Amino acid sequence: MSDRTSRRERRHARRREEILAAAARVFAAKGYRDATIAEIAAALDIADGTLYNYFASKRDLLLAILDKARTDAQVLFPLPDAPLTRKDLVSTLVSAYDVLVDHLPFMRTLLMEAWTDDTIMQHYLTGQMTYVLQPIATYIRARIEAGDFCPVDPVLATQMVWGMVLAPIVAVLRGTAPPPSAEQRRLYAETAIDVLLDGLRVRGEQ
Amino acid sequence: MSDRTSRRERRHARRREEILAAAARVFAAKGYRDATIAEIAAALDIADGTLYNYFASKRDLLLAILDKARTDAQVLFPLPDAPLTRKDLVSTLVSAYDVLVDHLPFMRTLLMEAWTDDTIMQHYLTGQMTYVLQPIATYIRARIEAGDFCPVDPVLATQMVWGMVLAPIVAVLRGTAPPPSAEQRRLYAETAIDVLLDGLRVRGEQ
Amino acid sequence: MSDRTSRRERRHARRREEILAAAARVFAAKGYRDATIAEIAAALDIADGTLYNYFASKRDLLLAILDKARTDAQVLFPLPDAPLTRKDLVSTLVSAYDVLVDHLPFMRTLLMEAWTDDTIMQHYLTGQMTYVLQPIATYIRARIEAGDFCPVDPVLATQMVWGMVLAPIVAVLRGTAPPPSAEQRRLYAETAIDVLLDGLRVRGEQ
Amino acid sequence: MSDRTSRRERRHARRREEILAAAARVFAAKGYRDATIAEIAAALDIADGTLYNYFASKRDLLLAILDKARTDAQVLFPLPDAPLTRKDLVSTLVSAYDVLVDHLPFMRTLLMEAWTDDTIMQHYLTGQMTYVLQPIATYIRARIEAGDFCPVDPVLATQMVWGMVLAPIVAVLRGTAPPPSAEQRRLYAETAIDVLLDGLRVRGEQ
DNA sequence: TATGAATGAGAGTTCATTCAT
DNA sequence: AATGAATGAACTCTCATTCAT
Repeated sequence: MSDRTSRRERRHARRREEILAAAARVFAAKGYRDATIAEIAAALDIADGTLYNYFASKRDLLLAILDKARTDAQVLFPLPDAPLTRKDLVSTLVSAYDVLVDHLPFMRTLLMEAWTDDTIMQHYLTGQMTYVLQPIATYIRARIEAGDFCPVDPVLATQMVWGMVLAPIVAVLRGTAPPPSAEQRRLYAETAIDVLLDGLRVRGEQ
Repeated sequence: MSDRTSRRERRHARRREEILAAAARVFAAKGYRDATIAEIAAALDIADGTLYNYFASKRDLLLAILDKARTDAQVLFPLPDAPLTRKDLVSTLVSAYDVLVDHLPFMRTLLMEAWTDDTIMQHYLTGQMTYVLQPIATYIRARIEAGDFCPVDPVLATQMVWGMVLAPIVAVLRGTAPPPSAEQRRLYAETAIDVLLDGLRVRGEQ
Repeated sequence: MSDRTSRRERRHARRREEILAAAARVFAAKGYRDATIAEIAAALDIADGTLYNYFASKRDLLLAILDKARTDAQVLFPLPDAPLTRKDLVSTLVSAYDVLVDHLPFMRTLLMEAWTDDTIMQHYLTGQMTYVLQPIATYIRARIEAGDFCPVDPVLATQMVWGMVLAPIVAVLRGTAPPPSAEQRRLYAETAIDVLLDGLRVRGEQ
Repeated sequence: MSDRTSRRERRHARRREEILAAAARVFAAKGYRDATIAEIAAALDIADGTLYNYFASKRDLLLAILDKARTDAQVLFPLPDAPLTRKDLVSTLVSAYDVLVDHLPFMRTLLMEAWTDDTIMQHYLTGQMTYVLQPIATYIRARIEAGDFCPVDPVLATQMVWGMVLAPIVAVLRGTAPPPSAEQRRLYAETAIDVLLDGLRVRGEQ
């Protein structure tokens, strides 16, 4: 009996995931407000009402998506301890790319809703970004104190790293460009770190 | 008579601008879809129907806002000819900041809608960004050819500049942080350019 | 002063007529409900509000049109005394055609509104039709009693005359055909009467 | 399962018909423009929104009614081949009466909208009328050529038949008189044909 | 008197949500 | 559990009417 029950539970959980994935795709494509329950149900080839056996409301569906976005990100991120080498920095960024790209509809939905809803921003996004950015900020601060780096505002510098990292995949996040290959992701990460460290100008006795 | 007419016209134009500004604020705060005509009208303390004496539809209101965002941007941007000095680059970015900050609700609305609607992106935003980014891209390409810059992909580098520039004012564009002062804007611009050129690492006997 | 006053009154009355005529045209073309005050005002090149200096409401405008339709009809109809000759019958019908065609927009508006609104039908139309049809009915009844006519229901026969008369100008009343010439009107009237009297079948020793 | 589906389908179709019938009644009584969705829904004792599960728009509802009017007419009309006897002519007209009376709200709606909208006239009505009138026109033309009939314009004569046929039931079509009994319909048809053939005047020395 | 901007009731329509089957 | 018809609140938009200028 517990067998039967747990099979049912697994089935239920699996269905929930399918619905979540489909909803994330629709939300990502049209935005939460413009997406309709009917559309999501149609994408799954189920009835509108069936959705409500898995989620209490449209808003609930959104929150589940945001939650999944956050959780998946947490699971995948390595948490490097400072101090970081260039290699560490690059691999942190590559991981961030991987997470973003592997859960694209979820991440797109999250970004979109966080843009206008500050509660969502605080609750679902800020923490995650801190995850990635904190080590970098710590690293920058340490190097400045050590005299290796110019005395810029470390918060500002960190924001700019974040900007450099996201810029090349904005089109991807918007859904108008295909996800970058593993090589491209590495290239983006390395370029961002290299620019951060040494800029574009050729070093030397010039 | 023409006096009366032109006074009326001026009054009409003024009213239109007021409505546009209020609508931009509401759209910026909630997003086009979540904003209601009733809300915009309430913000102006006029009847819902009055809006329709100035704009044919809610969509029309949006398009007028996007158009104003584009037009204002065009008017304000200097068009520097390459080659650029560091000073030119910085002042280009400062101008971009000025435009963004001075027309915040319009720019927020534009960014938001462009995110999900590619037609809007192409029509209203891509051109403007090109305006700012083209000179930078040209500059980078020229310096690479001259051997002054490392041989990075100039498109990628330009995207990253854009990312560095926008990153510090994302909270401002979202409406959760106050606009930066003139000094801050200059600091952001200089930091972005300095990082771009030389990175954070201290030169010399490193 | 009375001169000035009466000139103003004449001016006012003239304006009223112009508005009535324009409104009748618009009502005839689109129907009362689909026609808008703005449209009528535009046709006259005056402001919407100006209309309300002449008519209290849109409904009032309609009633004035209906009234004019009725009054004009009354003025123009000859009121023949029975018994009628064939010639009398024909000229009665020709007169009816003349009235309908000469006040086409007014008559179209009347017919249209009377179709759905029985109050209007009773008040503005039934009386007029009786005007034309009564003599014919009386005539038919008299001839039946005299043994000249077959013993049909005189009311039914009268209705059929009315049908025969209107049928050829339905397209005109709908506004999709040009008004018939004087010759055509006479032809219609004569044909109707001839059919009524003798039918189409050739007389003789058949 | 197909059982369940087809039951649902039948239920859906039945509901559609109910809505159509109710809408036709309301449209017939007030006219398309003056009728409201709320009114139709109230007549059915359903919510406004429910209507939209069956018809995409108010206009759609109208078009479905017009279509049904046309289709029903087509199904019921006999298609007599010329040459026609008096009996054929009469039974054609009786059929026409039957169709009109049996689908009164639909026919009323059709007539009303066709009056102002020529597209509807052409698309939904002209064809049907041709159905009834064509044989009569053909018949008249043939008899004229054979010398049996006076040389009138056959088109005009046909229009007049149509007028004679409709005249007695105009009040019915308007909804202000009850539908005629079968005997009355036959009487109307016979009277119309008799008048057409021989007129009212008693024949010579018969 | 003429104007046309302002008004707001009322229309058609959408869609998240419920619930009988 | 799955269904999808029913619901009705909420939204956009229209337009007859008013009124300050």
